[in-house]
Amino acid sequence: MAYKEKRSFDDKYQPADIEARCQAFWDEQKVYAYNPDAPAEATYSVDTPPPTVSGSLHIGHIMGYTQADVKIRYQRMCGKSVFNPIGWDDNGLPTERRVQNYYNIACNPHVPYDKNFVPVHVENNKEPRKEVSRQNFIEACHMLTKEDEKVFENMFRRMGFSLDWDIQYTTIGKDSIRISQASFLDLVKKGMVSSVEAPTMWDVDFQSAIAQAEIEDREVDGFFHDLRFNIQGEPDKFLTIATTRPEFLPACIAVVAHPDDERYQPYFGKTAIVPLFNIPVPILASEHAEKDKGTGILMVCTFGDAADVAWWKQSHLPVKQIIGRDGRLMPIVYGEGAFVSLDVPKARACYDQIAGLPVKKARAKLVEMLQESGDLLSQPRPIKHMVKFYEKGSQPLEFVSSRQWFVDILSHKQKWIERGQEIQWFPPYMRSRYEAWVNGLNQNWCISRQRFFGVPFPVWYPLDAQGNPNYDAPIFADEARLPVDPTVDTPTGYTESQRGQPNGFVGDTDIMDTWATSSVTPQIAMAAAPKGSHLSMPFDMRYMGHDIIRTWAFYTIMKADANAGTIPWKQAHVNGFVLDPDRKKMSKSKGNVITPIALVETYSADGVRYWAARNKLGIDTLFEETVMGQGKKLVMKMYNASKFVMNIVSASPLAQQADYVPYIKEPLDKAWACKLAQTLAGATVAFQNSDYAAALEAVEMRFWDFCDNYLEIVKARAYAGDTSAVASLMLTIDLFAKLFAPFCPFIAEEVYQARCWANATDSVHAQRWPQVEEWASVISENADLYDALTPVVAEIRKTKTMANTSQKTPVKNVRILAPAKQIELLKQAEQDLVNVGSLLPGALHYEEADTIMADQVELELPKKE
RNA sequence: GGGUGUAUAGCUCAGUUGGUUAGAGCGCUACGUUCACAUCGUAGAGGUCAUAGGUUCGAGUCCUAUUACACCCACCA
Repeated sequence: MAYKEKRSFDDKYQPADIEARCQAFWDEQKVYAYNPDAPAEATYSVDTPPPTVSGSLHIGHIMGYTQADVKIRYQRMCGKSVFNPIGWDDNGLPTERRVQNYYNIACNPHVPYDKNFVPVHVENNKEPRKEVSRQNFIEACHMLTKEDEKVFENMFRRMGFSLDWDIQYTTIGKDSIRISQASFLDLVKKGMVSSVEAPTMWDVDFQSAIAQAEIEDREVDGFFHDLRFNIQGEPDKFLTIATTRPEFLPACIAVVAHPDDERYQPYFGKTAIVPLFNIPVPILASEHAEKDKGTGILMVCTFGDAADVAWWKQSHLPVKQIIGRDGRLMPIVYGEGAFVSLDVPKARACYDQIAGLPVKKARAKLVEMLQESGDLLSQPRPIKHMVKFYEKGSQPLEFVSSRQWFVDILSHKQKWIERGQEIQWFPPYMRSRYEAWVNGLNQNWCISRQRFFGVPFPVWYPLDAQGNPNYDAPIFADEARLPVDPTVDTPTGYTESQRGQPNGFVGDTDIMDTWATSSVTPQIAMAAAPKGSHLSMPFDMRYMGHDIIRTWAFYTIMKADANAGTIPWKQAHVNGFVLDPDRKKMSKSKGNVITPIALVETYSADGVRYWAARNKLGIDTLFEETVMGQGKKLVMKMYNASKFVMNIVSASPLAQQADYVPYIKEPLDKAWACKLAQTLAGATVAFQNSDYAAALEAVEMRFWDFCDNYLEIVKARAYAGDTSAVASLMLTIDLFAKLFAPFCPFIAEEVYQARCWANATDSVHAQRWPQVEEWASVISENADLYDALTPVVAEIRKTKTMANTSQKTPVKNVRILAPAKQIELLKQAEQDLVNVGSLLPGALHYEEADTIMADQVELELPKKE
């Protein structure tokens, strides 16, 4: 059914009705469908950011997607076949965490699968979490992500994002797994991936390794503890060592001071004794110690922080790992292995009191013990210090030695920076941020996570005769077999019965970092495209928030280069954040998140889009509802002005005339046509510079000018049936419908479809961006007429306002001062001036002058009663 | 400490390659309309363009320094 039959344009403006109508119409017409037959040069390909569906849908999404959608809609109107897929990021830790809370369950890989288990949402999960099998847990993840995706889809449709809903993918889908695994195997083949046993940043809650990009620093309260370290052979001397983490005493491997520090020079080479545990450790000189920090001398432990790790690596000292994967102190038997002590029974007695405790409790207990023994030299001094956290975690990260898969990114940093330079960044300074991040990388990319819901590594390990895995001889899957799940699938050359048996095999149980999948979204999107598409990397554009330059942007650029030897996209659009009125970033925990749906209901989708499109790319913007109100007013005005024009046009015989342009003959109408051409040119240039905000401003200004001035001026003539005025109004409405289409697609469609002079069946969004050639024949060289007339009208209005009288008050006299040429022009629109100003016969006088102005305005004021 | 931005009316923001009395919307005040307009229109008040220097005939616009704020990174004994 055609759009037009479903509606009547006599109603009041009803945004919800318009929005529903448009959505149905666009779906039916497949307005945003990608045409796979389009050649590459006529295609505009977008690497859409797949939203994390387990997260909250907030106003920031709306802004970012709208800003991109405006630009994408412009490209479509320029005749491009737009490839605008939609993906859902549903794998990884955020989903697991949400599933755990939502259903109050936890994954325990040792629990057997229960095929009758149905997860149920638990409102107040006070009960302990029910432990379920890995497979049950993954099924629950799939279930919930499907629901979450619907929430996003509804909102995105409501906002009118011109996504192709037939091209969807999920980051946990089969293709995503296959492509991620293939990318991994390709990097293996290229020698860029290795499995390494090393101290890794570890989240004790999630019990998984974490990559550098996922870390954030948080300021936390802590205490400095001044501890007494005796010196072997010098009973009357001791060292004062300040530490915030006394629980690491049993893991101390050395004490270091700066080589130039005269206070400690006499002790270098001697041995310090760790209190309580009586561990002999060397006193060493090291550049990384700072003289004026703390007491200038510090203890090195395995591993208190990243500096400890770095120092340990070049020290050849043994590891004393005391923190377990669960964040508790591991059971250590003092006196065995690296854990030497001068007083083994005492060390054991001390350690027994803290073994098994979580880090914080162990710290408190040790402080107590140190106080009793007199090794705590002063009261703990409170300080605030920065501690590394997993960005989604709540406990400080620990360094835990474990085997992980690493991608070598450090040896190619320069290459990634150069690739970044091949990409056009909007705004351009975002490239500096990218380069700063790449330059600052100091760890290779740890891509393995000890979690469940994600892409498995296509890897098995052979077991030796004792049943121990040989990690140095991993068995990689053949690419043809992908996707594989090594915990289910059997490696080539083995039988399933050999799983876990001596001389058999075992599957890698880790999953990949979610970015290992997100970094191949162009490839995944291409796999989701119809067969025979002419798509290839680089895509035309990717858009994203500036917070993920370090993750999504970097990893995608890196993978595109490593896997495919290209850049992933030609342009990177980086949008800013939405800040609350106190200039704080909106976040769920602060309770300042605004729900987009309420805003759409209040201001209409077009109104909210208007707000988003007014904000420039890359700039963090204050959440400002009054701007949405402005948008709503604009849209409502568009509706009412169009309605008014259509009433006029429908009374004219010209309504049947599709080719109305030749009827535009009056000089003022031609001058107006010229103003329209100027606006179109300005908006087009702005769009070409990706400055959609400037394009909107130009269109909006001209539209208000139309309503306030031109429409008022020609109203009377148009009412009288003058075909030039009617045709000019038809042109104006046609044009504004298209000019507003990228910004406010709903009202644009409504107006376009409702035109009484055209039986539109195609969507306005399938139309070409206007070309000035369409009405070039009526553009006069005397465009100045419009600019000359409006100040005269303004002066008359001002006089009436000052006289506190109605604008309909008749004018007895008005003198227009202008250059001779302008007077000639103005005379051509004399009747319009008489109409709009309510001039009495003979009121108009002209006088030559250098500039245009009107004065001596005399009104025929109504007699006062 | 390093990097990247930002600083223009009470609020949110425009100000293109330096060029005459610095703009818009919202808010405020006054008046007028209510037969396109759950309104709309017209006008008014309100800014030493963060500060200090400099370049120039001329600087909100270019240069230098300073200050404040935001984000990223480093430091984290």
